[in-house]
Amino acid sequence: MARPKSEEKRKHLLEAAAAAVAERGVGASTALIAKMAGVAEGTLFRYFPSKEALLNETYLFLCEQMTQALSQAFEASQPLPQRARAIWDRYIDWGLANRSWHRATAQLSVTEILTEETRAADVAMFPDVGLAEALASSEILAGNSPRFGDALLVAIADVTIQFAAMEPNRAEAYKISGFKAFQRMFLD
Amino acid sequence: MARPKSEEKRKHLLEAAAAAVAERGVGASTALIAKMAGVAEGTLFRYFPSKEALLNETYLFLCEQMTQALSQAFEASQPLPQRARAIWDRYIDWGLANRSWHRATAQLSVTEILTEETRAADVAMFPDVGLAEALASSEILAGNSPRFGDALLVAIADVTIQFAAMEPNRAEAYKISGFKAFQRMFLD
Amino acid sequence: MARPKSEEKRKHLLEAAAAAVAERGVGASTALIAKMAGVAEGTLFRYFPSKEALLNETYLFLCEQMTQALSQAFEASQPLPQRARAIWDRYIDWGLANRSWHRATAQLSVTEILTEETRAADVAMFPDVGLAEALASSEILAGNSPRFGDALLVAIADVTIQFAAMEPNRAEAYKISGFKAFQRMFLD
Amino acid sequence: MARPKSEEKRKHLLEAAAAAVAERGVGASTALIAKMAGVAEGTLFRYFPSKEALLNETYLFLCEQMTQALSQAFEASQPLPQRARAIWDRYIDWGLANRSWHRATAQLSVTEILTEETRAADVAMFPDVGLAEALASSEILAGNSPRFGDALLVAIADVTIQFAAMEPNRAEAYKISGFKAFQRMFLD
DNA sequence: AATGAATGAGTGTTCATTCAT
DNA sequence: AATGAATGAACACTCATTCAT
Repeated sequence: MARPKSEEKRKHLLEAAAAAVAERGVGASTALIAKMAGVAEGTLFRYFPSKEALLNETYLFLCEQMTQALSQAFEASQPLPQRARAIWDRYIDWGLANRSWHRATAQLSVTEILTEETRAADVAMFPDVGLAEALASSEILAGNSPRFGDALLVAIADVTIQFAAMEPNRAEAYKISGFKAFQRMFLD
Repeated sequence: MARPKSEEKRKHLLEAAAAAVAERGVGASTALIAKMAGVAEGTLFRYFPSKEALLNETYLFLCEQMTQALSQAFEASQPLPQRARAIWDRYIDWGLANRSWHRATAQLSVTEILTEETRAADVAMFPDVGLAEALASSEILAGNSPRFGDALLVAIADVTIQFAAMEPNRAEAYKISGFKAFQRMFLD
Repeated sequence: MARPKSEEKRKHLLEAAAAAVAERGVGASTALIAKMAGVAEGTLFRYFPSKEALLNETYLFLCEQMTQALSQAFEASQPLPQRARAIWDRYIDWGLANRSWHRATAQLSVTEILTEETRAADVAMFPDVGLAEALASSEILAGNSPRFGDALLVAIADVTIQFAAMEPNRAEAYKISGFKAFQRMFLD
Repeated sequence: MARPKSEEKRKHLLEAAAAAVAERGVGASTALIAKMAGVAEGTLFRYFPSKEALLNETYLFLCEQMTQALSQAFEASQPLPQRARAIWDRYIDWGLANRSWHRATAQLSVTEILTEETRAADVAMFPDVGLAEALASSEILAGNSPRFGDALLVAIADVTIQFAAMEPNRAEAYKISGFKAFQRMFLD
């Protein structure tokens, strides 16, 4: 496809969509998103063929952002527990620092809007943080889909973020407790 | 009275709302819900003052259904691990047997539609299964909100249901793995 | 037509309709009117075939009420100016004492709801207060429809009521001023 | 700008609203108004935020139209009676030439749709025709709200328009009679 | 006779999308 | 390429009226 003019506008639209979804759910109007992005209503449709497409791309954009945050934590040389801890911390910190993006991701992932393609791309994007092997050998994952471990991990992390955000002055405690839960589940 | 307001119609509406939300999200139209319930559009509003009220009541209805399923598992005389296992099994089984209700519950709880009242009623409704004490004394919950434990448990269970539903012939394996995860987290 | 059971309910409905129209305009719902009358929604339609019919009858009911108030002022033996004054006073007083009925009459008379029949019945109902002759001979009415004089009189009176109601402590002054206006127009 | 919002469409909408209100009352639907204006239903709401706003602006539009007609009659140099007569004639003529606009104005002013702001703007718009002083000194207005005189004048004029419209071939006679009534009331 | 539950057309309003500018 | 005016199908909700009880 012919590249649209401004990559910057595209990003503004994705960020605006994320913010709008976080605040108003997937029912947020394209007019609102365009306004938040600082472009005209019609412009949105020059960058994305439909609202559905915009939301799918927004979801991938958010995954990408988070993935980038995680990949900075990856240091293959470190022993497993430290590596796991570093990744855990990054994930929680990212969720807390980007509350509305985290919320938008949650909103989008429960809706019917996300296509199979999008969900597949999401999975593919997740970086190999070198935990897979260790997790796979864990008792509770034996024989199950390797994605089961990821899903459990993410589920625990999301709950942790939620509670840490609700009680900001106990955020660190929740972060530690959540990690402990994760550790007991998989790493003992 | 001319004709009593039909308790049956009310239930049809709640079930229709749950089904509609499960497959179309909270954006599902009242017209669709009414049609699925087999009543006229206007009738919906004689039973519920607004869509928002309907969805709140639907959520409570779903909680109630699930709660009932759980409460049958409750046998105070049994030792903790068995009791926990029985409850876990009931919860997973209910989610698998009522996929769309389970999905509807998830959809409703991430949106801003649920009022504080509804959320409070949900919490109040949950039966005392005699686990609270055991969980509270768990290392990972020390000092945290008691709801943190519940949230973690539900998160693990929901992931388990999701994977069991995706691979039905391995459902039992996921159920067991999920419980093991739960056990390791809290009960060791 | 077979007489409906309760004349009292009929009157309650007419009064409720008048009050509802005064407060909410002709858009007031039949459900509201029924509730204000203390009867069931369906009952309204056993007394009046349609909302339109109810409002037409309400209008006539209000005219009747007012007419009755006026006719008590009629004493043929008195000289013209006193007679005119007495009628004027009654009319203004009725309007002030029955603000909402007066308002309802005004609302109904500007709408499209009133049929020709209703308007004709209204005219026919107006009592012969012995002013017609005197008015007809007035310079400004010569050759015009006799209803022109009535209409002017009512118009002035309605304005007077409106202002007297707005400034209750000057009500008497407005009443006197309005009458003076009437007098100068017709009776000098 | 992509395309300027059409001033013409705006005017069509105001005129359509006036016509619709004249024949169906304030209950006239926005769908009807849009259709009469030759625009899509949704377009109405791009020009006016709500039906209420549309009707308020329609009222002001009608006042403006009438005011413009009146202001052409204003010739400060002429003596009072001629000036008064000229204005009277203009008002009656405008009402007769624009029956439905005149009716719409009447409909709108009895409902609760008009805001205080709109009513204030209406008053402010009325041109100073140099009559105020003369009216204020009239015996019947002494001490009363200055708006009382206006209201009486308008009331008489409206009745005159009504009868002139009912008997078109006697229109001139009603116009003269009405003015005489006005004159006797205030100017003798 | 009286009730009020049920209805479905209609209401004011929103919104994803198109297209003239 | 970008704009925002224009659209009409939906939407949540109301209501006059009917009819089973």
